[in-house]
Order: sequence, then C-alpha cells, then structure tokens
Amino acid sequence: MSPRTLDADAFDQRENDILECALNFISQEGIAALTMDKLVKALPYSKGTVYNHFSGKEDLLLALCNRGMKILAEMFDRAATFDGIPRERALCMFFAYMLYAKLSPTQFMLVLTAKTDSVTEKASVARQNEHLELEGRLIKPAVEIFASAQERGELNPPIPLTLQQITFICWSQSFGTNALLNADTDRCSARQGMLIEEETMNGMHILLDGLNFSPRSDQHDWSALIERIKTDIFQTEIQQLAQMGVVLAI
Amino acid sequence: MSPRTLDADAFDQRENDILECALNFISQEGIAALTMDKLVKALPYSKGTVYNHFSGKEDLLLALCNRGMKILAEMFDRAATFDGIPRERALCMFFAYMLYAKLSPTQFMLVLTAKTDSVTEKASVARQNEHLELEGRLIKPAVEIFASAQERGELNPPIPLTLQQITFICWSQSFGTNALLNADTDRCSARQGMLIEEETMNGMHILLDGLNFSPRSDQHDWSALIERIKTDIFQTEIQQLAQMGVVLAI
DNA sequence: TGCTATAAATGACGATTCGTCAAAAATAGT
DNA sequence: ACTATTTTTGACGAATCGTCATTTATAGCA
Repeated sequence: MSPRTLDADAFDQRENDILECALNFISQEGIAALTMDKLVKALPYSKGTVYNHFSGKEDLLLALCNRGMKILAEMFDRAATFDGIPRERALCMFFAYMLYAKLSPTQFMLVLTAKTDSVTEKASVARQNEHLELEGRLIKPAVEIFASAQERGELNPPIPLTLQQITFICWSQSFGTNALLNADTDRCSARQGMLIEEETMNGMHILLDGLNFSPRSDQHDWSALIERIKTDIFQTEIQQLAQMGVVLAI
Repeated sequence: MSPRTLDADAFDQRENDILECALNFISQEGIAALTMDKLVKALPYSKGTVYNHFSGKEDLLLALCNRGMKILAEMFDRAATFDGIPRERALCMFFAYMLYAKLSPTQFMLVLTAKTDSVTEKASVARQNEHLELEGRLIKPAVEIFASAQERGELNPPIPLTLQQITFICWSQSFGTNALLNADTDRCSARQGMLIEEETMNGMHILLDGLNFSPRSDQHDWSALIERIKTDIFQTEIQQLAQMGVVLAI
C-alpha cells in the first residue's frame, strides 16, 4: 500500500555536502563564477536533486550565508560564557564577530550579498525567514550582556535608549567595520593602513565609552583581556587563522 | 583624409540616459529583473551602443552606484558649509548620509551590491577606480571637520586615533546603520521599531560622546540643530521626501 | 524470491540572457 | 556625388537557468 523511500538526516547531510561544495567553489573561483551547471558537474548529484534542495542560485547562496551564521551564533554563545565583567563580555562578543569575518571572509561577505535585492527577490521565503530568525538569535546574547550591565549600574547612556537600541548601535558599528574592511583595502586612501582587528576594537571602545559603559577604555587593562579571550575562548579559531597564515595584529 | 563623427558631451548625455533608464527599471522591477536585453528594449539605442558605454551588467550597476555617490558628495560638500561648531557640522554630514539613503534607497543599496564580489570581479577596472576615488572624495570633508575640531581642542579621544581612523569609525557606524535599516525591517525582531533617522542620530551622538567631541549630547540643544539643518541646508531634499510621502521622524 | 506502488534522481530540453562582431548606416570633408 | 572613417545595429553562438517527463531505487507484500 505505501512502500517508499524516505530520508531522515541523509537529506540534511546531502544538503550540507552541496553547500560545502558550493563554498569551496566560491572560495576558489568567486561568486560570479558559480553557476548551477558547474556546481552540479562538481557534485555526485544531478541538477534535479540540487533543485530539490534549493529553489535556485540565490536560495543556495542565502542558505550558505545562514549556515555561516549558525557557526557565528555558536561563537557568540561561547563569547557570552566568558568569565568577566559585562564590558569584557561585550568586547568578547564583537571580537568574535571580527574573528568570524577574518576566518570566513567568503561567508561573511555573503551577508552583504544576502542583503542585496537580487537575493531578497529570488530566495525562497522559508530561507529568508530562517535568515531573520538567525539574526534574532545572534542579537540575543548581546542584549543579555547589556541587560546585565544595566542591572549592575555599569551602563548609563547619556541619552535614553532601550537595550535593543544599544545592541543595534553596536551591531551596526561592528557590521560596518567588517563590511568595509573585509573588501580590498589597499587601493582606497580612506581605508589605507586600517586593520580590521584594530578598528573593530577602537570603534567598540569609543562606542562603549560613549554609552558610559564602565570601566572606561582608559581605566582597565584591555590588552590583557584580548590575550585572555584569545587563549581561553577562541583558541581554536586563532589556530585556524594561524594555519591560514594569518596572525592577528592585536 | 580624416572625416569622421565624434561626440563630445552627447556621449555623456547618452550614458546618463541609459543610467536613468536602468534606475527607473530597477526601482520598479528590482535589480534581479534587470537584464541587458530588457534594458535595451526600453531604450532607443541598440545593444551594441549600450555595450559601448558599459562592459557589462555589473559595470553598469557600478556606474549607477557611482552616479549616486556624486550626488551624495555634493550633499556632503553642502553639509560642510553649515555655519556651526564642528560637532554640529559633523552631525550635519551624517544626517546627509541618512537623508541620501532614505531619498534614494535603490542607489544606496547599490553600494552594498558594489561591495559584492560578483561586481568586484566583473566591473571594469576604470569604473572601480572611479568608485574608490569617489569614496575618497566623500571622506574628505568629514576628515576636515574632525581636523578643525581637533584644532579647537573640542575633540579628545580617550585612545590615540588618527583623523582617518576617527573618520572611518564614524563612517562605519553610519554605513552599518543605513545598510541594516534600509532593508525590510518589520520582520526582524532585532530591528523592529527602529527608525533609520533616529538610530543614525543616536549612534552618532554615542560615538561622538565617546570621542569626547564637545559639546556632549546632553549639553546642547541638538533638536534645534536638526531643525536648522532641515531648513537651511537640505530643504530641497526634505521637500523631495515629502513628495514621496515620507516625513522624517525627527 | 519476484511483484508493485511510490519516492527520488536524472538529464535533455526550451527559454533567457550574455556579449560579440560582421554588416549597415551615418557623417564630414573633398 | 564620393570616400574614408566612425558609430550603430541586431542577429548569432555560447552559456545559464529552471522544468518535467522519464528512469531508477526502495520497501513492503505475496
């Protein structure tokens, strides 16, 4: 009556295979060079199967972006567990964002692509909802850090702001810095000599000082904090960067 | 011996026609729907002629982005002439950025597209150099404002920063806010209820306070400043927004 | 072990899109 | 009117997209 073949996790596994293959391709050849035909050729599956997972190229790109955001969410969760005062935890979180941008530049740049109309217009609704949910999940630990700071009286913005607004402002800063500095930097005079790791920290300190988030940037040993973050929380990521030949400037 | 037909400004005029047509198309149908074939059909020129101006679709998009940046540069120049203290002029400038993003959302979003690899990889080198030069031109008046503030002793960052770094930090903040809030906002909980005009100003005040850029946010009548900016400098733009049915929340 | 009903995978196909280039049209001097 | 040269044209081939009729694989059943 009902004999059939269903896949349980095999489906997810295969979806991951496809995404992994697409990421490899993009990393080597660039987004522009990725076509569904070429991707299929590099895959042990057929075109129909790929289209069974993704409604099209844009949907696949957004899925890849979301996959990266899950990794980032995990890093954020880890940052939230950092054993320190709220301002230290906040810095740890945005340090994680910068680390992700350096570690997976291709996937980070997909966030830009995802915010582009071309994708917004063609990716599947389900995938876009997933993207928005992930944004919410990313924001959450940050809001909690600011909340705990507020409870402890360590956060006193000069103008009335909700926790969401405070989080959003920091997110904007961090996003902007990563987006602008992840692109080729040498040729633009305005960005010449800027390092993503330094400017992320500079921007954050200025912002947190502006929020009256104590202790202020000149009342604490922040370089010691960076060292602790690097060894205690993100040792794995630092090692991965080292394997890529990247050494942080801070 | 040498009889021929050359175009002087007619060439530029036609290039502008093409861009205008492309912008109309994108505004109505979206970037994804724009194809060279359709664009040519909507144009009194042939495909070869269009390709005589632009090396391809990406090149055209970047040209459109650059065209918008020229308008923005003009707005920045106007902002720099604002008769006020440095912090007022700085706010005026980033107010202009926000205004541009609201006034020409399509063109603002093209900046994101322009930073995407697909474009970076396919647009012509000349167009990309133009883009970088325009970025430099945009930054310049901002640097000068911070320089004058520094001379007057009104700018005392808690950590040592060059004028370029200070400018970059503010640019990042502004760029991030505009980019994140220009996209559809309702569905993401993290951005719910956020207004681009409010958050731009909030972010800027926090940042400038963090830079010890006097007078601080709570030591001056900034709402009066906004009114002056709206009537004295950007009256035209405010009217254009009004015609679009948009009224600023501030 | 066959047999069957259904799910899943396949890849050939038509429709678009891109960018090119040989041919046609336009132009200014003679 | 003729000519040398620039400019425009749009038909073309290659590449890409997404679909869908067909084929293959599988699980239960006799």
